[in-house]
Amino acid sequence: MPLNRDQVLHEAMRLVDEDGLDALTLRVLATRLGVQAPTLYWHVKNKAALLDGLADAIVSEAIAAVRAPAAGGDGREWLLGALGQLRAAMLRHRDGARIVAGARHSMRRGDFSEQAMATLVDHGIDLRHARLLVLAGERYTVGWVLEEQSPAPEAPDLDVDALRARFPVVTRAITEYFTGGRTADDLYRDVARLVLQLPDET
Amino acid sequence: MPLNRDQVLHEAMRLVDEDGLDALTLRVLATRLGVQAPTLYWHVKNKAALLDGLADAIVSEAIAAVRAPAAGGDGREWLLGALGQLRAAMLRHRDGARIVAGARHSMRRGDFSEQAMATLVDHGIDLRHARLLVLAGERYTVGWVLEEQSPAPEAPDLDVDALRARFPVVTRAITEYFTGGRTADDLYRDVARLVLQLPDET
DNA sequence: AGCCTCCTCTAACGATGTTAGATTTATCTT
DNA sequence: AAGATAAATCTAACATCGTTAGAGGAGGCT
Repeated sequence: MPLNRDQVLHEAMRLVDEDGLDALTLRVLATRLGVQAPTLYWHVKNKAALLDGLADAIVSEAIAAVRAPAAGGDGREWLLGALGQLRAAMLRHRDGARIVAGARHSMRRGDFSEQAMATLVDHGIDLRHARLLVLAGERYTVGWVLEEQSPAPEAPDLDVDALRARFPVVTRAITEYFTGGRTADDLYRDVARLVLQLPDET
Repeated sequence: MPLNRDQVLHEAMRLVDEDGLDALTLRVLATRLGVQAPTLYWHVKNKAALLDGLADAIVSEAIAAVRAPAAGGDGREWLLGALGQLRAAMLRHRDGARIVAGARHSMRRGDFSEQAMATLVDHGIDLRHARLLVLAGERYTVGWVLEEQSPAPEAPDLDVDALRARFPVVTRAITEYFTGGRTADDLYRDVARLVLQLPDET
């Protein structure tokens, strides 16, 4: 049974999940598939195309996880949930946001936008406002997870005191927020509610 | 007169502006400076450090361009302007958003956040809300320009009709928005106002 | 003169994406 | 069954990249 494009993508995703995006090399991917590197070019046009495939897979997970909108609810509440699923799908895979943000041609990403906008319009939100909401929510979410997944600055060259001195307001806000028992998930949701003009929960 | 770290960064920025981030190679950068590639390692620790330096330079441009907050105005109006300057600084340089988003250690970026939050707090916005606003505004802006600068999908493999069929609501919203005479700058500002909970201008 | 720091050089290593072209393996036709 | 055609994989190599090792020149200081 010869190799398959789906198997290539599946193994590429496994490799990324285990060792990160920078470890995704055509040679090691080929080795894990019991094959030589140039063989992959039969199943995939490019490395860029391979990455596009991974992005599509991640967004597809998000799309599959969004539930149908509640009958009477507000479309924006539904969008909040959908964006949460997008974030969850990216977080589920190592460097997921980098993959999605770097994809050049991702049809699935367009599908996500289309479904979101159609749902909002269906809930009575006018076309222009729906577009603004979806654009804001999507780009905010990708930008958020991009930083959320960026490796912690391994540099201990700057101690905490120096940071407190240089960024007093920011550090104070951070400690105050998290000492209230809130988590990173809460922070994402709070900002997302703000972006979507939903009432604050706290 | 020996080479200088500032000269290295300056020439690197020029190279990026002309030919894009992917063309920034230590070898061609060295050639443009009349020097051999390994020499650069005397002035810069890494290529990553070089990129961090470029990110710092871009954000510094934005910081230098933000005007002092108006006396009686709302802090959020000021933040809108500051974010606009951040976007302008990134747009001024080719792949500017990629550079800023990819920077691992950018102190200037922290400075921007600090100044923004301090200004908001100074205008009477409470600490937690200020943090949410700044986080939302920054990550939205970077995410926005990231897509704004991503090269137009050179693929003519999908014609316009296919796109209209697959994304009817999105395409309808796009054409409707821009036939009103609005520009891409307007779109950014409209969404930014929404993110910052400012009243719609239209 | 000798020494030391700053700065640049040559030479090379290992890794990566990618291409060219031969070669095997599977499928289909007659 | 035999031969032809397509599908899938192979070997070999290229160009380029970031990076390191280590030698050496230029200039000031003791």
